[in-house]
Amino acid sequence: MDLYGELAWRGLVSGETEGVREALARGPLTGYIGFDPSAPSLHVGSLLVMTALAHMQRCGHSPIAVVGGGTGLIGDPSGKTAERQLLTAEQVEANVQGIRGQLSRFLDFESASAPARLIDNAEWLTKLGAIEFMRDVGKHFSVNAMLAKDSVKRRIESEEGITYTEFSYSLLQAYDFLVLFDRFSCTFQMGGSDQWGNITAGMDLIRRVRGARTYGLVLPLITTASGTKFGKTEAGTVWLDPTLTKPYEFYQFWLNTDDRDAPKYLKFFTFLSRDRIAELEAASGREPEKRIAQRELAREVTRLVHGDSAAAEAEAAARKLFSGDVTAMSLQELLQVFPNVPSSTARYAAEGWPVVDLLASCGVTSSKGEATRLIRSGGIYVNSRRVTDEKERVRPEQAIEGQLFVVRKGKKDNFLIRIVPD
RNA sequence: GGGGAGGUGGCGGAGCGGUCAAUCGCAGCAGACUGUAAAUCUGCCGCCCUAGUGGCUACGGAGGUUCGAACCCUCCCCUCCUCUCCA
Repeated sequence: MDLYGELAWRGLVSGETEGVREALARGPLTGYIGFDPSAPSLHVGSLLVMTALAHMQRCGHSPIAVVGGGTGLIGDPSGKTAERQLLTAEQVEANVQGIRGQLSRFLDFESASAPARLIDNAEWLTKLGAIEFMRDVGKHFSVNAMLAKDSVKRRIESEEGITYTEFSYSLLQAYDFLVLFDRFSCTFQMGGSDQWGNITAGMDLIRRVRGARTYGLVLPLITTASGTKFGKTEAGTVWLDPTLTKPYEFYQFWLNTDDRDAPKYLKFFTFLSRDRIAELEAASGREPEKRIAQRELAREVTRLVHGDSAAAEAEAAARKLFSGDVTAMSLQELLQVFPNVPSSTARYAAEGWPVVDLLASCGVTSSKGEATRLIRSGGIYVNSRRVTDEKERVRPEQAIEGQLFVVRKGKKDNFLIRIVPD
């Protein structure tokens, strides 16, 4: 299938420049997407853009993932000392490495026909001098035109205004596109819908200095049916890095998707076929309580990001922990699940631990006060038994096979606490 | 640089000498109902404890006035608006 058609039925086309469809149909081309390395890991929000890159490659085009090691350095100009900038450069470098690993699951860097590439724009941006930049890039931009861009116009009309740095940021990204055009004949750029202005700026630059036509396509902003931010849980951002967000938590995030969002997310984040998704949607409509679409979504996305075995383990862990009575499970079963689930340890104490202390010190709650509150409102379970008295003690003999507690907070957050010798 | 406005809990935004750990809205958490969904309703939503007309830390920072300050004074830091003229 051609890329445009693929993206279109999935609802991934939020905006496109003229001729994109035809250009993509005409034959393989090289396209790129930029990633911001400001965090040590990408998060589920970045997934949409990652799948877009993967679709590109699947449809025979060569994808380039550009990590913004250069643009990232000027992205946040507020109050940075020279020293911090150096640190930031190192961090960015580390982040780039992490991101490469995450992207590699989605891209094939070894493909003979359409190999993927990962490049850091610091490679050329940090070498670009101000004078050179102004002469070679700046002179091709009309401030009048820049001011007319929605993103800029909105900021200029707003209370906060816009700084010179931010105003000129799009020129740097435009320059990226030019560099990629020169080096790899890259003629296509995708990005989130917020990237529209930056993408067209690059296209304009290439047209002016090389006389070539290029194309852009932007993806929609992900929304949730209930109007909350996509990609956040109680614990914060849902990261792709398994040490930051355990595969089990990752799986749970997707499993808890709103019914109304599930079909949309299946199209966005999985590579399942149109028929398969329609089937899942229909099944969900018939028996929503079975959460068929959510289960498939969670399984697929966890597989894509963490691999088959991690996904299977996460799924198994979820099934076990939500099966009802965890005390019916053997220690061995629970220990299998252990590395996947948020967990902690408690030093053995013959006399036990006050529940509130245990909850706070193991990180189930952020303070004793919160633990007390949760118990009072009936939201804490130890080994499937609701704790009703905040003064209660949890005793080691209550542990499963003397070693493990399964603490549940609310309806869906499980923690494992293992007793270790004093 | 001159002039103006302002910095309060995750965010927005009240408060303008005591009854303020701070109205309210959003977000968040829990409970009920369910399907580990949504909506709705209820409760909670700085930290500590012996859980109370308890202790501690907080309203940009540092001092000061006062029996008492988020609220008044001084200095400092930061943010935003504005600066041809007229209105």
